[in-house]
Amino acid sequence: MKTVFMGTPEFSANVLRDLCAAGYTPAAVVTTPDKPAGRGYETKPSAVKRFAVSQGLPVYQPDKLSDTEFLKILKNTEPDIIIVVAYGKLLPETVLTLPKFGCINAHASILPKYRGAAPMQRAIMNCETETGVTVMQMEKGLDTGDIIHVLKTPISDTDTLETVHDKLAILSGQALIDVLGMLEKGTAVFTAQDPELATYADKIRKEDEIIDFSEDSKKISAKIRALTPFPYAYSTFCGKKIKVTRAETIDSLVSAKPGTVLAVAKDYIEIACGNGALKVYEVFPESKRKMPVRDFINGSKISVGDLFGI
RNA sequence: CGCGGGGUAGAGCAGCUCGGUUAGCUCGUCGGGCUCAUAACCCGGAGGUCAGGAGGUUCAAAUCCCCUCCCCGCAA
Repeated sequence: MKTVFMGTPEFSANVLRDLCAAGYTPAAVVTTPDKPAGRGYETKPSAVKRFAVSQGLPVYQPDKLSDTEFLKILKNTEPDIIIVVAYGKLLPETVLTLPKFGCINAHASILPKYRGAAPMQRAIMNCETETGVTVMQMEKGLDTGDIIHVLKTPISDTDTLETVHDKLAILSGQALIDVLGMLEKGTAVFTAQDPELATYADKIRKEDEIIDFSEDSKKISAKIRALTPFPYAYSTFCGKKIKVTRAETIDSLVSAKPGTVLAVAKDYIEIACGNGALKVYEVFPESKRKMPVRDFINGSKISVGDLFGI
């Protein structure tokens, strides 16, 4: 089976690595162009590009997939199938229909739920207890193709975006390897998605990152975990942003105004929420480094009664 | 030349605006005490060329001016 791999971030790179290890080394790798990013606008190659280059695989970075030069190259590569994992752009019809088996995509949710840009974050944020990866046959719509294979995994209340991301990257590799085997043997079964059950996972916006202490502590915890280790959920303290990078919930009856500091202990501070409280262990103050709350306490003279969120 | 914050003992910070006694605070660490005991409390100690520049200004610079290096946030 001759394959072409398309992907961009770390997630894709992990999957690509697993595919290569399983003997499905692609004939070509396609990723988005290097863009200026980060402080000082330095251009950095994508994680997929870095891996592909390290393996000596040919890499293509077309601005547009409909570019005729690129299409010619793609056609000459003669892939049997194109594997797409978090590439970052929609594929035009010409590409979708080019390979014999078309294009397949591994999506980080149990479709038809959480179609779209941020399935892992949204699933954690919504306190889902289960997630997974779906491999589907791609078609024009966004994440609407027929389902070929699904692998599931539970989400615990200590999982973060980081842990779920890593788990699903592994599952994606497995699922794709399974599917490639099925296609080779002709045993693959295609099941249409039920559009009635579809939900969308919008990308994370600025306001999604703000902690609202009037919410239930469990929701706040879920938000924090959904955005760890990037970009992190934040609140404000003394007029400055402060990200909360590690916390857990406490079930207790709290009557204090949400955001109030209820306790300052040695290694944590307790903050009142709309329902219950949040025990914060690690923070990331604006312009500073990520630090244990203990350090923050030492330097900030925070005390019981102070307010977060203002 | 995208915008902004910052580099002061092992850690987190204050001091800098309006230069001037032994550079302070919280914690850690070491020693001692109290205690049945302790991560609690009390007493005491060590530890800083204040990022770097045989720079500038000055009687005097962590504090003002100039240059370099490094770290971080935002935005992408």
